[in-house]
Amino acid sequence: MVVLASLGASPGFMPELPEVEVTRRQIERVLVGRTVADVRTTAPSYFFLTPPRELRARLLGRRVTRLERHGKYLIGHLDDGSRLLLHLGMTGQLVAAPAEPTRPAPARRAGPRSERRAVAFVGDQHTHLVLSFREPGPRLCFRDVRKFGKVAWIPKGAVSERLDKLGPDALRVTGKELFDATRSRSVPIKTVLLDQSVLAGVGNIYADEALFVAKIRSTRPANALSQRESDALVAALRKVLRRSIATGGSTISDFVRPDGSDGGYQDHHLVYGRAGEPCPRCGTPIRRVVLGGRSTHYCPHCQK
DNA sequence: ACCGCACCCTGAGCGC
DNA sequence: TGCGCTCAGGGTGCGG
Repeated sequence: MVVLASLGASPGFMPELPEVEVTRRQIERVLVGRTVADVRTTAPSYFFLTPPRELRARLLGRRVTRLERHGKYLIGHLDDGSRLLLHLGMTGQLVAAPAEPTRPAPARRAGPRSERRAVAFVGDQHTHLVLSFREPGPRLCFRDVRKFGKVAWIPKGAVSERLDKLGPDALRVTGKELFDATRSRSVPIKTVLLDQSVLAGVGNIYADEALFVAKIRSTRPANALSQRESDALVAALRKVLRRSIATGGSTISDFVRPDGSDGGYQDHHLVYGRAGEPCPRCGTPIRRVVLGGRSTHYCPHCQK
C-alpha cells in the first residue's frame, strides 16, 4: 500500500496554511465517502479536546461527507451533521496507512510500563488516532510527536468556539479587512499576521516571508501601515501561500524516502531560517530578532 | 488593547 | 560512552 500523504516530522516542519491544505487534498481522497468502522486512540490527554472514549462513540458508523479547511484547521463533515475538527499543531501529520495492521513497534527502552500500556493500538507511540473504515482502503493515522495537535468532535448545529474565533482564511482575506483590523493595533504588524482572529492560517514562517516580499519591516506598528501597504501585504501573502501549496505537493510526492523534510519547501524560504545569509534581493545579511517570543527574520535594507 | 509568561511535549544538543 | 540537564518551537490562554 502506498503512503498517500505524509509530511516530514523534522523540527523544521511546521504546518501552516499551505501544509494543511496539501494534507487536506491528499487526505480528502482517503476520507470522503467512507464509513468509520473503528477508532483507536492513545490515552486521554491535552491532545483530545473530546475525550477518546466519547470520540470513539461519536465517530463509529459515521460517514465522512466532506473535508474542509479553514486556516490551519481541518474540518471533517459527518453524515449526521456533526463535525470532526483536526489541528496539526507543530508536528502533526495525517497519514494514510495500509489497511492491514503492520507489525508492532519495537518495545521502547524508555518510559514507565504504564505509559506504554496506554498505547492501545499497533503503531508507533506518536500515533494518537487511527480511523479504520468499512470500505476497503487505507486507514487514517494522526501522528504527532510533540502532541501540540488537537482533535475535537462538534455536535450537529453546535458552535465551535475555536472555529468561531477565526478570522477569514488567509487566502481570502482582503487588503481592506487587514487595513481595518490594524487601525487600533500598535503592535508589530507581524503580531497581527499571526493573530488567527484577524486572519487564519499564517504562522511564523509565512509571516516572515510575506513581509519580506511586501518589503515591510516586521516590527512596524500595525496601525502605521497604509491602505496601499495592506493591499501589498495581502497580495504577498497570497503569492507566498499559493506557491508553497504548489511546492508542498512536490514535497509530498518526494516523500518516498524517510527524510521528508528534504522535500524542498524550505529551499523556497527567502528569509526564514536564513539569519546572516545575504538577502536574495540586495545582499544585505538577513537579521534575526525575537518578536513576541518568536524568531523573526528580515532584511534591514529592503524592509522599511 | 497589549504584554509577558506558562503550558503542552519531545528530541536535540549540551556539559560533565 | 552515556547520563542528565536545558531549551526550542507554535498556538493558546492566563494574569497583570
